[in-house]
Amino acid sequence: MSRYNVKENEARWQRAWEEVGCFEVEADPAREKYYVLEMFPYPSGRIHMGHLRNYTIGDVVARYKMAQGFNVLHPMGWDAFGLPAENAAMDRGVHPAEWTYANIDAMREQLKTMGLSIDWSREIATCHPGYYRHEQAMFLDFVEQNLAYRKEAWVNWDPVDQTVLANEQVIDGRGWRSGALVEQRKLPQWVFRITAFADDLVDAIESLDRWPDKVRLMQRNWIGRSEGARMFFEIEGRGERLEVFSTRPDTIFGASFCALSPHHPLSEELAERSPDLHAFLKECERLGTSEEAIERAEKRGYDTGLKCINPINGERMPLYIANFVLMEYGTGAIFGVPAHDQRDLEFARKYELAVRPVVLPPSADPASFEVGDEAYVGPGALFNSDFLDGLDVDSAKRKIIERLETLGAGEGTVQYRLRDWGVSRQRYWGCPIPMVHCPDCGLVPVPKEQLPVTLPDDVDLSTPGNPLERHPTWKHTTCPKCGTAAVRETDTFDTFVESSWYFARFCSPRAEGAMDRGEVDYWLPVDQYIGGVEHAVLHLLYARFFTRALKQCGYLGVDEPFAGLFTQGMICHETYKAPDGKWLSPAEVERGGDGGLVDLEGRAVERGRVEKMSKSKKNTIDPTAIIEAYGADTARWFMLSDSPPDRDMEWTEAGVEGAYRFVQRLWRIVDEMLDDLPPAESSPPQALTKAAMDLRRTAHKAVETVTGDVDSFRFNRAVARIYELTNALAAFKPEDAGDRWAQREATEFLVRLIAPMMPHLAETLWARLGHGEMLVNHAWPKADPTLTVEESVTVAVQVNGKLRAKVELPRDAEEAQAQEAALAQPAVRKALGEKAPRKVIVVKNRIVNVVA
RNA sequence: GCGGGCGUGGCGGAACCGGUAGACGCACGGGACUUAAAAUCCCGGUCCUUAUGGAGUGUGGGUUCGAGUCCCACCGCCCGCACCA
Repeated sequence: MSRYNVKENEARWQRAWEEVGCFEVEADPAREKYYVLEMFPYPSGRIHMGHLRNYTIGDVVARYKMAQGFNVLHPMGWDAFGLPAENAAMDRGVHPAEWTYANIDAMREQLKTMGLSIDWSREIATCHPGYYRHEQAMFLDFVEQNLAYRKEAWVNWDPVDQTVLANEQVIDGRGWRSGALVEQRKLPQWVFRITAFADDLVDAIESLDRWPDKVRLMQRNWIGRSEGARMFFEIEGRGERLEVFSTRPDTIFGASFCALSPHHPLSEELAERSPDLHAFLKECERLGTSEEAIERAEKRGYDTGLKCINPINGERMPLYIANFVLMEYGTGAIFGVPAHDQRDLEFARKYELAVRPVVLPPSADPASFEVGDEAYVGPGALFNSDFLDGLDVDSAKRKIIERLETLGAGEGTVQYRLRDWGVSRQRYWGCPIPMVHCPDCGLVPVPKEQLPVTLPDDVDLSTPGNPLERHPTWKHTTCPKCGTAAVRETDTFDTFVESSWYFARFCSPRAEGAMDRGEVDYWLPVDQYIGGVEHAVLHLLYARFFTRALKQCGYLGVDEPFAGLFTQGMICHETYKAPDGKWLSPAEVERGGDGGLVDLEGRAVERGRVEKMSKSKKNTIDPTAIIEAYGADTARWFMLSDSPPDRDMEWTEAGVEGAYRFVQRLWRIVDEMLDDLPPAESSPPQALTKAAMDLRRTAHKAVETVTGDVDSFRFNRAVARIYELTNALAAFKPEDAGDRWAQREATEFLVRLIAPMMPHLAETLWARLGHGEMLVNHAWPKADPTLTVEESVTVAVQVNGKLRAKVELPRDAEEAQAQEAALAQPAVRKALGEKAPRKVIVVKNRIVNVVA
């Protein structure tokens, strides 16, 4: 029996596609475009399973849309600046540029073995001056538009990476990359004014209807827009007013205390004269932001002894310093309304402060309503609130803000959790910030015609800190304005800056300017963006900001970069532990004689949980080894089988082998029928046998369902449908010419349906079926709607909701006919016994339920 | 603590809008072919029960002629945020 030669065929088609250049595209206003983009990889040197899944999904979409006639842009590039290159330089003495470009070459080769429909003529690397020069120009435009500025700021300092991190990059008080505890330092920083678009960024989430709800919610929470009021409380005996922010100004009559953040300037001032308070502040700090501490977080406060005056009713109330008030949000001071805020309530109970309800739940009695252990945060009518009495919460908010404004005691305002994006990094391998510090003129932008400011090649990376800062000559220059000696900015950009606009550069990757307006107008936005959910906040938010900023500067015309977003799940694998407790890689484990697992020396191995692939647990699989052993089609097919693409999937050897068997099986099925098939493009015979009609129906139905499944990213279901068609085809035994014609039709459908998923096998089979032109240029199959409906249907018959029989009925049979057939069933009569049916429910083509 | 999601055979998962639960695959068992093995092909399989029949989608209630699907409460797991005033 002959077998499909995977290696030979995969290489052959990859060459053939490249020769005709079928994935190289041009803008064509006469055709509808479709832009498919997977998140571009960091060139670490090797692709991993996450890449394999990401690019398989993207390739299915790209090839499918191509078959549907779209002009498909599907580019690839490299997110090439970043720390690992500098680490490699330190560890191995290789230059970051050399290391990076070598990695790019290696990974390009690996990706090419996957058989992706990439337009490689558009390849870009962000570390190339031809790329980052435009980023520098954008920055200068941003500065001009007041979208980038410099400020002295407390920053998160990563002592291991020796760099600044954005708030978004600090996770649990640790650097997102190094994991080191982050310190607070004050540094001059370049900052992007992302908050200028805060409103629009949050409002436009509504329009991103092809994004996962989960990601939209995460973005909304991250921006954290809240409407409320700022108001001023006099502090008795001091000539100053305390500024407080609240989202519930309507509850002001229920206020029974005010509280400051431990980091509030007033707290710090008071602490100077009070050792007790000083100790309390220290204690709050020690509580820190660690998860464990917050879990035990008990509301605690320190009574300053000072009194504040409620600006609305003149009431005196105590001023506390409380551990649950954040300096970073609002004004760092609150007024507490225990009846309507859970934290305030817990605080009030502890310090025996008044709990006075001012919002009455809909059907509650004002005379008896009390708040117990739970604050009331729902809707209702105001009471105990003077001029607000009787109003609903929203009206009360409006009215109290009005009053505050006429009294000059406050105003309505909007607060965001989002803060501006600090982009300065004290790094070598990043894009230089094109600014000059002149002793006479101050900060002077590098004129655009002098761009790019390139990195020096000769750097010393042997010690931590910024190599550009200590380079002997690089930073010394002359002021572009006055010509006197000056120094360059030695900070480089956060690498999230490069990935904030690369999707736009792909539209015209070799353009003189950053982007050709005609090209970006044609191609943008990205129709389908695909990547890991780990970028749900940072990267996607930055790219959305950048797109708005670039629009404001006239680069492009869209607001949103990604019209559709799909986030894939992670790849998991079993873990293995040796007797000594060390993790073992799958390659170090084999099946022992008694069915258990043993290591290479024959010692028993403990089978661990299925976990996300990670180097630390040693449960990674190298995708290139899989492609080498089974071929790209097998790897792709298994990636798409079984698990829905947005969920985590488990990678198993048995699963890969199953996929490989399917590849061989398909080839064999086609191979065995080849000799007897009618020629390609034969016209259909006059009459077909029932068996042939059934096969046709199965095939057309498969086209219909697979199309729907691919459209909605349900690849696992599409795979199941394809298996069904394959099984039907394998079971089909043709007896006449008509049968063989139907067999060819079904086979060709099958081959075309698998084409986006297993493109090499599909091309091979297509050619063997006698077609001269490559399948890659072929349209997606179309189902004949008259063939996708069955002539007869199986209808379930229930008695009192229990299944008793099944009857075969013509499609769309009349109710009376269905009822009659159902009642005639022996099993139904038996179940009814003596009783006469009280009622019969008939749902066409589905069910008959007899109620006794 | 808040917000979101999920819970279906040995496993991954199907099940459109409330209408035959378990498609399809993996693993497993049996058989055919083979000197033998691999490969391949055929058959089987939620559980209890003797066929009949009964139970069954995390648990307990409810709505309905009918619930994996809707509602309420609870249990468990996962993700996000970190007291956001």
